[in-house]
Amino acid sequence: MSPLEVVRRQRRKEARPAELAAAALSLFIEKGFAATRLDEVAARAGVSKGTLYLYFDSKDALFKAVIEEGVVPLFEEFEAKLETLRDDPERLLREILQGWWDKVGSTDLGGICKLMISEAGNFPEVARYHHDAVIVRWMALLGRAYAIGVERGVFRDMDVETVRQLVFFPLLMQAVWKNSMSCCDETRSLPDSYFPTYFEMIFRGLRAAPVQESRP
Amino acid sequence: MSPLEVVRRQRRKEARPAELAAAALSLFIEKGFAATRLDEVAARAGVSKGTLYLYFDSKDALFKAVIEEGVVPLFEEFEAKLETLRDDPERLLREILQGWWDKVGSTDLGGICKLMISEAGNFPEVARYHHDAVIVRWMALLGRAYAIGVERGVFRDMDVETVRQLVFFPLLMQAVWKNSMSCCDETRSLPDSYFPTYFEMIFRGLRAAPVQESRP
DNA sequence: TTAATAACTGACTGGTCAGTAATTTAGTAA
DNA sequence: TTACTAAATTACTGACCAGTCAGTTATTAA
Repeated sequence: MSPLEVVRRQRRKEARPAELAAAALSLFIEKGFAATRLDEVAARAGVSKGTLYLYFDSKDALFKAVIEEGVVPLFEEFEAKLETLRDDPERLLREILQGWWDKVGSTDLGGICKLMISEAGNFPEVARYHHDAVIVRWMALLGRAYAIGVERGVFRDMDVETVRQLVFFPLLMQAVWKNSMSCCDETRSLPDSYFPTYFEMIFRGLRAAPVQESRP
Repeated sequence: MSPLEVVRRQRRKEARPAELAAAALSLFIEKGFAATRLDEVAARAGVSKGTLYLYFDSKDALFKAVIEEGVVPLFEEFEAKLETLRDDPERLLREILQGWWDKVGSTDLGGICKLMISEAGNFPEVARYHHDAVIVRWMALLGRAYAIGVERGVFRDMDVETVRQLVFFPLLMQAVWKNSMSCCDETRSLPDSYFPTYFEMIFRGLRAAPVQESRP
């Protein structure tokens, strides 16, 4: 009838898995794993449920794929900074944290954090994989950036575990919040002053010497 | 047969609702709302599913009850502090934050945070209720404690919204983490140095004057 | 054009679980 | 003891949905 009708039954073998994974990710975040219907995932990806099963063995396999693909090797980039910015620990930490927000926290990948927190109990093995492959690695990176600062006498020497949590959790929580409470909290976009204030707070807490009030 | 068998079919009308709500809360946190079976909730509370329906109209009603009862009026206590500690803003903030951890974050109530984050998308009206009745109120309290410090010249003047997030999110995330990633992160108990380090970091960031290096 | 293949579809099935109703038993008062 | 009431249980039903499969259509090779 309608000549402008969307083309049905395209054959696009290559694109399907990524499209299905993206659809699944967004629905898992919105509704949770258990409450997400595979018919819905398929519909959002523009295919039928049967097609979904051509690419993924089961609902669990789909979940696993969504998490594991989202892990992307962003780490190389971050870890490279460790080498190039060894001489300026404060800038190193700032760029790592800002980088995480720009590349993960503020993007779709940020939703994976919320998803993993929600579903860890139901997928212990996926949670463990994600924990070892992402969380531990990321926290180690933060810890090393901080340790470099301590070595150089730029940062005070405190409990590493505690420090990296205090530094990172505000950003992480921000990402989680964004993907769950958006219905309540209107227009969850950060004010321009957010990062300046954030870094000012963090670094005042970390710096070994009190801020110079430049009195010559 | 077994003479020591647990007594079946006790009549304990008064205790049932609280026991069922507690069982439901723990299961909702572990498995999520959708993945939790009412038979299981009933079993954990030591009754049958039919009994559950004597006290709660539906699964949704059970969820709502769990959230709303958990809201408890802890606020009176916290808000009272605002009056009694007006003269020492730093101590005021410290006691409010420590109080939240002792009374909420480290207890079962902390699980409600994780639960609400996970299920907000599926229960917008409950999420809104919780947002207005708990989150907004709590954040306002924190904001006022900070504002008092600014008025007195003890704290630097920054964006209130940003500051209260930076101050509170580490604790909140800690509570959420505890209730989801416990399977991976072994023995999630905070080191003794956690709160001293936390407060030291926070207050260095907030204080208007640099730390006195006591040079007479 | 036609035949062969591979991507895709959607109706169907079997198991699961929220919610119900008939029945049993505990507690109580006469 | 007995009769009564209400708490609790058990067996059931109907909707829903993960996963399957027989059939359909797009694409390519001959």
